Amino acid sequence: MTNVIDESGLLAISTRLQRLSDQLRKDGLKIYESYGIQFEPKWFPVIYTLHKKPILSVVEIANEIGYTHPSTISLLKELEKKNLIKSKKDKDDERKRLLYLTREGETLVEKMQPIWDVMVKALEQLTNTSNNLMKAIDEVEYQLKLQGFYQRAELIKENKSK
Amino acid sequence: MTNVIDESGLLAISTRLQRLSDQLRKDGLKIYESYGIQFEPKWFPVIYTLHKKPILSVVEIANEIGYTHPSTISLLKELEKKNLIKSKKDKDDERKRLLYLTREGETLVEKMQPIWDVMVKALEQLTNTSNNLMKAIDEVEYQLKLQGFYQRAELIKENKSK
DNA sequence: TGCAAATATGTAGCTAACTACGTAGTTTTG
DNA sequence: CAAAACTACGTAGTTAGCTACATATTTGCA
Repeated sequence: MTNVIDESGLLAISTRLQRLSDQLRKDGLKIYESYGIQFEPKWFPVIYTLHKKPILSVVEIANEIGYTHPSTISLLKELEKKNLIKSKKDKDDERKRLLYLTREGETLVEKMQPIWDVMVKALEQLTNTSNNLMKAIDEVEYQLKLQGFYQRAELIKENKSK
Repeated sequence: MTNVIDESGLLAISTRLQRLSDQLRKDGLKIYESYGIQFEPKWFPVIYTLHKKPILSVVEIANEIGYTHPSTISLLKELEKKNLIKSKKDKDDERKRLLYLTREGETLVEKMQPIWDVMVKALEQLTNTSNNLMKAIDEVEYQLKLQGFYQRAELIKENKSK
């Protein structure tokens, strides 16, 4: 806590969250590199999802990973270019494009499993402090689902004006 | 926890952090709007810093808010365009540009104080769960300072190979 | 059953941060 | 005291998400 911003606390929380996210992503990339694997952390959600649920449409993937479908499409394009995934038309619904891991994609997942183990261990070290970051995120997301930040602010504003 | 990604836990933590950050920023903007104030959450760090430390150079601001200087410069440009801040050359060091709040900027800060109070209260509601998010961030950043994510992964890797 | 509404995908362009690089002053040092 | 190294600032271009809009199927209901 050497600077004004950290002292301003909650008001800069969005900034702090983003900074932490960037830092972890950058090191994530370096870790893959150190294993000689060319894999970007942002691809993880798609690859992992298709590993767990082998055939999904674009929108299904988007929902699983919690991104919008345009963001998902751009990830899918990169992964198709890398030959890690492929797609085929859904015969029952001509609108849908069904995605699945290629043989190459499956092989890569197998190679990454031990790396993921290491990452999880390192992240456990980092986050298993007296306030667990992952649990805190879960809890805040749950609170947000109950009532959003904006709605809460509106209610507090109204109460004050009485 | 309805989808594959949330279940993958720590590996998608960077994604989760960013999403939460975006969500809070978007609602932040709406809250300012609901008070009829045209202020973007991303400007907060600069404005707040200049309010607390009235005259700072570009790089000093960047350090205070924890951004790179190019990012800071683009924020400064927006704020100068809004007439919330101004700059003058440092007479002792011709390289430096010293920034400060304009009268208009100071007035806006005064107007925003009650909004910030409301925001802090709403954020306290949201984050004061059994694992406090802000404290968790502090703790993880402290852990990262002791030893980064990459270094930790390297050590775990080496131990395994023995 | 045919048309309106909904759903699935795609494209274009925005945003808020970043890195890499260049230039101009300042400081240090041989 | 001049050259080298450093510091401050700025610009250009990248990235990883987003929203808004467009098009093509499919579904549902009057």
